[in-house]
Amino acid sequence: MNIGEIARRAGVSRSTVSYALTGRRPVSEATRRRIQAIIDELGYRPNAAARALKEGRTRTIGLVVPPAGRRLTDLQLGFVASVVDAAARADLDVLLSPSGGEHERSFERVVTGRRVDGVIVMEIRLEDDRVTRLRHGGLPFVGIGRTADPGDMSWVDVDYDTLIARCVHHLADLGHRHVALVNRNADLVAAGYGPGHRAQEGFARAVAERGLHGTQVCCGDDARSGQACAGRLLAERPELTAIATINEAAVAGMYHALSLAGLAVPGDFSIAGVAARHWAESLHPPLTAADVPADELGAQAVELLIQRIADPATPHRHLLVAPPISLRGTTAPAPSRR
Amino acid sequence: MNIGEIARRAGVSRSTVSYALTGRRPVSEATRRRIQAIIDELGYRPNAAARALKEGRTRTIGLVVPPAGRRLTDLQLGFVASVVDAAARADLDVLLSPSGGEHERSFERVVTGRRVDGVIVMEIRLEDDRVTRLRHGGLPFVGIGRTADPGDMSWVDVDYDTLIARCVHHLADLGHRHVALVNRNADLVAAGYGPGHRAQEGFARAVAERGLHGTQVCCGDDARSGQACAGRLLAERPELTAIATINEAAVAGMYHALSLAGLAVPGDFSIAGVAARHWAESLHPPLTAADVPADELGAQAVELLIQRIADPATPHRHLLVAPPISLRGTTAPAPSRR
DNA sequence: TTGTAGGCGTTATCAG
DNA sequence: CTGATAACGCCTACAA
Repeated sequence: MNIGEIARRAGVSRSTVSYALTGRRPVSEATRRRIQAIIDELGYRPNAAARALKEGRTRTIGLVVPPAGRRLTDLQLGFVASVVDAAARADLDVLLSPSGGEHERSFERVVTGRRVDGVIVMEIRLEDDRVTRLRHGGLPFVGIGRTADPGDMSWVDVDYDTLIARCVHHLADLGHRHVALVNRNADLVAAGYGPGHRAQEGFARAVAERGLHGTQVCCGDDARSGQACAGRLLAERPELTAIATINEAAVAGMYHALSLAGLAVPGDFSIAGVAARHWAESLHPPLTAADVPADELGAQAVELLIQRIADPATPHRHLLVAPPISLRGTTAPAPSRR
Repeated sequence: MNIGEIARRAGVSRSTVSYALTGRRPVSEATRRRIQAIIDELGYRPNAAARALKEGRTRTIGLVVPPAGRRLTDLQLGFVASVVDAAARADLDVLLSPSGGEHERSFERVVTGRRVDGVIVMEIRLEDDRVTRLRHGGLPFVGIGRTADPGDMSWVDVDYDTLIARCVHHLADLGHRHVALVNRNADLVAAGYGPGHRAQEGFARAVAERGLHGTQVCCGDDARSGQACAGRLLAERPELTAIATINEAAVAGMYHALSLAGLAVPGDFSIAGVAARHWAESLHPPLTAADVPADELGAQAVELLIQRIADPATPHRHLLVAPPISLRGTTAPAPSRR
């Protein structure tokens, strides 16, 4: 079923059918109707590959996600959902590409085979060779996250540095003197995962400014690891009264470890962090946290990408968000003694 | 950068370059090497659209997911991850299409514009018009889930009927007489969501066989709703001592409601269900549940789809799994009295 | 208002 | 072993 077949049945030329479809040139009402009737009857749709070949664009964007083997956090899932949603609103399709590990070929195909008009890359590292390759390949792209030298790329990101610093200040204001930062998993941080490092910096800075005693640990991205990690912290640092964290998936486990240790949240121990709102609210108790607006960030990333595709020469744009901390009751004045 | 350019620089014809690339006809080692060197130097990759147009296939499969607005459960996320993974292993790309609601156009584009060679559809309803349209359009597809009359389509599915019945029998064996089924959200079940209905059937049958008192309720797919739902159940049915559920996302909330009511799990109250293993294990306490092998199901769905694409006339195949219930300690003998 | 013709980048058929 | 050439289905000057 192609445009020629429609033209034949309608008794017109292929170009007339094409123009009737795109409206880029006037077509008499009568023939337009006749053509439309046949199209409806046969359920014809233009072949996407042929159109892409002719127009030089695919009306598809790539979304490079962390390798499927590793579980996506609730926040990452939020990004995926909002990107797909925003793309659909702009009549763009989304091609998923797991990157890293064994999936080099997938990334290579998507990026270099002109399968997409542009790419959104998630979970950007401080030094990220996917970014290097995209730059080299000349394909428009936008990061959710940014590299160490983010001047010459477009991105949207969460200001983990500022947010974790704010958490620490908040805890310090409440009288906490011994606080810990629970980071994402060690492999990720070691690989140069931006939020992990920027959270460390913000934490160190705020701890220094307020003259606190700070500890930093990495922790697997799940409840189990959270429990083990918090248990270890409590054992090694009995003077600890508060945790700041960017590891939303581990928080439920931390709660559990605390309750096993006989510590009430927030009476005996405070926790504050950065998380997806949905997740923060569904925890028991709901977590005091800076709520990352994943919807907005995803939509903005698509917006930025659409602009770069339309005009690759346009200056790079950035969006760094630092949403306020929503108090939900997991922070309270430090206990007078333990 | 196209095949002609490579040919020009290598001093050969385009067809020779093409054959050197595909290996579909012998090429002398010398010229093959020369061509390859130039390809490597220029970073050439064949244009996917041109290839798709010529070959009549896109090397891409569509994955139709529930609308992005609604949150995916951990299990659904597992399906997405395993499908993407299995597709990447087969050198297939995955085009994501949110279906339902405002995203009709996306589904239509993917299905009818020859953008993909085949489709995997998630969250199939007993009567599902996406299935109807796919059938009508003649595009190969595989369901994760099945319709009410699943004979003439290929699918992989979880046997919720059997699994929930097993949960009930397990609870009955432990002496429970009053049990409730906590289903997925009411909208979904009302829309004919297969697992919801099949769970109801299995529950009703097992309850009847064992002469138990059963109740069924729907419950939003999140911890909050789980808490509200379990709270309501306990208030209205104080004689209740056990819950069977397919709503993994609500379980944490149920735990909370039970603990608020002063009921210990499993001492005073038992829960058993169907869930992703990862999720069941990360709950506190870990949930006794039939562990759905999302990885296997996703991989099998891709496998089935690849076969259907290769030969659309091949008979339909089905995979219905009923994994054993893993005892993790949320079920115990019914309390002698309450 | 409509038709003709050329080309997007590949692959495959037919010659050599 | 290699080259020329014709499609694949669509869009869009250029003509009429």
